[in-house]
Amino acid sequence: MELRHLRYFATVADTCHFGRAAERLHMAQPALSQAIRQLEDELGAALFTRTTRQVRLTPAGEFLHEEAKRMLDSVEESVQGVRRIAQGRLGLVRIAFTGTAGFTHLPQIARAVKRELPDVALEIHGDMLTPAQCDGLRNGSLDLGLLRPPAIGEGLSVRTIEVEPLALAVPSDHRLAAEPVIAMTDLRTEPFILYASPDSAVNEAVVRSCKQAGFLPHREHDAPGTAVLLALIAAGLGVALVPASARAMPLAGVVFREVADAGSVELALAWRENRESALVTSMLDVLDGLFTTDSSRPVQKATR
Amino acid sequence: MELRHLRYFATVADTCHFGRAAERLHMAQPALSQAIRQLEDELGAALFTRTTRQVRLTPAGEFLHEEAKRMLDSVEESVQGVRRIAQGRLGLVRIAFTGTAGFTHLPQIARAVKRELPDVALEIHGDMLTPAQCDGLRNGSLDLGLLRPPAIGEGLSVRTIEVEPLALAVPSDHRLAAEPVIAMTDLRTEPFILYASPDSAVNEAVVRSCKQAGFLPHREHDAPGTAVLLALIAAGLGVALVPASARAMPLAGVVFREVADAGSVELALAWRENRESALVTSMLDVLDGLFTTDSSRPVQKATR
DNA sequence: TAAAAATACTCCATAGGTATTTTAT
DNA sequence: ATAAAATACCTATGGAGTATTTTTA
Repeated sequence: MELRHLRYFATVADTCHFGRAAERLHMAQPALSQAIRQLEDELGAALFTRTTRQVRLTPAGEFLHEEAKRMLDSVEESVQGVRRIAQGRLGLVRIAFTGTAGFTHLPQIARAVKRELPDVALEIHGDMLTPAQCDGLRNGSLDLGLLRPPAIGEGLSVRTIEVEPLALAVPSDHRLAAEPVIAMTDLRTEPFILYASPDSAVNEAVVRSCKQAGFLPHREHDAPGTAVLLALIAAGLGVALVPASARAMPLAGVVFREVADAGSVELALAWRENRESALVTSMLDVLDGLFTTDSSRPVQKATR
Repeated sequence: MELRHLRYFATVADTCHFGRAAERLHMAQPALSQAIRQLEDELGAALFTRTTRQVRLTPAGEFLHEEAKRMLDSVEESVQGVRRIAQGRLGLVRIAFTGTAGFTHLPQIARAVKRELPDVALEIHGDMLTPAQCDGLRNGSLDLGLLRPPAIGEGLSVRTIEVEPLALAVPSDHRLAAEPVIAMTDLRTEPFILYASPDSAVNEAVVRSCKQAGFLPHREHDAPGTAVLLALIAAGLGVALVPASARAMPLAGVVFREVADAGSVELALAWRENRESALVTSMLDVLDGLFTTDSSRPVQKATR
């Protein structure tokens, strides 16, 4: 038995008329009669009682009619499913975010994906540092990462989606909070709070900025993440240069200020470079529409 | 797409090896490769990532693998269903019983059907008089009836399954209750209780028996059914000749006695005579095993 | 280099077409 | 008498076979 038989049978059962059914199937009536006969032979069951004037379903035919409709629908659904999976419009994406990106970019991304790829589910892995994301991508437990280059390693593709300036975070009663313009040299004597992770891209950018201004930051405290870091600042234990997106995480007692000559850190998408998955590709398409990657517009666009 | 494609695909997906799969399908490897390629083309989706050393399912392939297994199972189930319906081993039989047959025969029949045709459901229509059953059979609302011939009419097939002698039902304090042997003539002066229905086969048999004994019964009361009839006897309002199966319905104050020269009534199966349904046929087979129809053994066999 | 999938080609089985017959109303 | 399904017969597509090539681990 083939689907052909079920398609033919369903049509004859719908019309109860071999001639009409054949027409609907764009075929000749004898071929249809033969196919139905063949099906009946294989099943060992009469499906129709036919006279030249009347075709009626037998009980077995009635049953098969229901089943055939169900099965043909099911086939059609499966085909659609396969197509959508192959086009990357159906499936699960395991996506990771660094601490700060989780606050600013995750909502945008989640919203855009829900709108443009409604059948793609996101499995969010929040607050993952860059090295952990790289590991996850490489061992296949992650599909996409929002991380801070350049310490990526082999086997991963990277696309920078944003260059964020470093902003100064100080206690609200700090002397610099009142200054109209702040330069890196103003920070020469300040106690710095840095990230605890060994090869933090932010730390590197901070140290690089300080060096360019002619000093090394006084590393007063380490924080395991941005939340703790800001809390330490609110407590008056020091200042920090953080990615501008940290502003999305307001905390009483902390003020953010621009620093004219501070450096910047990149935020990038990363994924396995081999065996490009259609899901990741379509995700990248959507995210490309969300973030402008050319250097002329380093800040994110508003959602369309 | 044809079921062939799904069968082939499922086998390749199971083995992840075209050569092995082809072997399992009793076909050559190139034909299999071609069929899978054809499926992929039609779906517009890669189902496998293949190198000469390794065949692996893509996400779309993984999805289709599940779906294909489900669908092929479903096809197999439907085929079995069709076969069993065509063999009369699956379905619903609407079966009717006359008042007394409901008590004695329904349990046996239900038990036998449950044992021999476990997937046949019975829709019981109890306490239906013969004419009502004939109507139901003719208009298609019944499939099988247990009724009392001969008033059947055209278009129905009948098979007598039992000839029941008429038994005498008398109040337990009645003079005949103590007699060792009873003959029809003993009833000449008794007040009779008969069935109310106009052409009751039992009434006819009773009247015939009385006539043969040389008298007409004194029709004292009419009862709409056996239960009421026995109640009237218990109340001392008269006597009655009832089918022996009424003994299955014992009632305090009523005694059943054999009458040597009383007549008998038939109990028969009836069904539509055209368009013999497989279900009815298989039911008749089962019931034939339950009741002996040849005249040498007019009483029912014990269940095997 | 060896195992396995893809390609090239060939063939025949059969799906489906046309012409005609049968049948029931 | 006629509509409609069945039958008879034919054709050609394409499914499956054999032989060979390509590929990568």
